[in-house]
Amino acid sequence: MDASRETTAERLLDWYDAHARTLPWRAPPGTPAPDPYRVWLSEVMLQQTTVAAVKEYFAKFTRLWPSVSDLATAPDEEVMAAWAGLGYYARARNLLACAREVAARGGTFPETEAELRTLPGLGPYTAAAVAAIAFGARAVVVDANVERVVSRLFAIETPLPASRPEIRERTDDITPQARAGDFAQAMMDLGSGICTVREPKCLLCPLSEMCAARASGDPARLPVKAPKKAKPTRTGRAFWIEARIAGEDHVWLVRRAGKGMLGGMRALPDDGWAARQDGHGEDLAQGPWEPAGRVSHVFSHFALDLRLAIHAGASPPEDLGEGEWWPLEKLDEAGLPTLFAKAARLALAHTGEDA
DNA sequence: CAGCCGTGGGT
DNA sequence: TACCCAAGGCT
Repeated sequence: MDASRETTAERLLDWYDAHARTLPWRAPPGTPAPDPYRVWLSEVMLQQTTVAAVKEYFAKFTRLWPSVSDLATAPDEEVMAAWAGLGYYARARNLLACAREVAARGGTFPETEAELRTLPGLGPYTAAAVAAIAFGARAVVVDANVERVVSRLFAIETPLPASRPEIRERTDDITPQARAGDFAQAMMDLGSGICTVREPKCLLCPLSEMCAARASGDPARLPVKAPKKAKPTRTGRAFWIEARIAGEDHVWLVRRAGKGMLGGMRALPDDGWAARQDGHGEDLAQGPWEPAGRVSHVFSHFALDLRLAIHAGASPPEDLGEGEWWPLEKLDEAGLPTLFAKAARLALAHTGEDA
């Protein structure tokens, strides 16, 4: 057959058959589809998150909760703690809500893209990906990799995000009827390893002959993106309060509100930096406080300069409100998000407990 | 529709 | 170093 007459999908799938990445949640090309639970779990974890970061969490979740019904019956705090460090914690809240909806209908995921789309945490991308990868549906899967590859293939000059409708159209055009799941994963592998943001490896690309951006000589120029906003810096305070209870050292932890920054996660008490421009500076309880240094942390839309105060009184305050005394010995099991894990390391180094 | 929502790795 | 960005979803 004349190779020049092969479709984009045929070339890409041939390349995928030879070069597909081996991933814990993926079935090799040509083998039966993996458990929908594992496909769904991995896709949610992979939202805006790198493969390298997800691997460890995927292994932990599937070990702790081998099926969607197992996950559905897990306590909220255990799941949130297991997600700690992976970021975008609304995903974990939606993950549990979704697992419980699926468990309520017998532990079976719906198989159509439209039905999947109604589940919490499944947007246009994830619903299409699960339908195609787990159930073999012909769905049009568009993620950031596909946006980049398609923008270059067709030399789409319109900047993102305005170009999304056109990208979706073009992706629909080249998505095959059969093996749409492999096609989607092939596009992601291509975008991840070949058609990269900077210095794409066009010499290794199976689609280089049909790539308009390649022909233009400067494929890395695409996709054009709208300029992004500058990140402000906020300041805030967090509080480290220890007490010796039953012969063991404990620290006072709180549970953050169910929505907003780090929603639903265990945390150190703080002065409200998340809710406004800066923290209000107030202490949650009677001092005296000893400064223990600062933690710099960058979130998605602002940077935080957090000062840590250690309670220096002989005995802990009595008006602490809602929270729990957490044993220092098990601090790594508390499920603190990264900001507060950093603050805890600072406190322990300062008090000479450990590092 | 644009802002909110984490984190770590690459350059 | 500072910046870019990743298998997005929700409001």
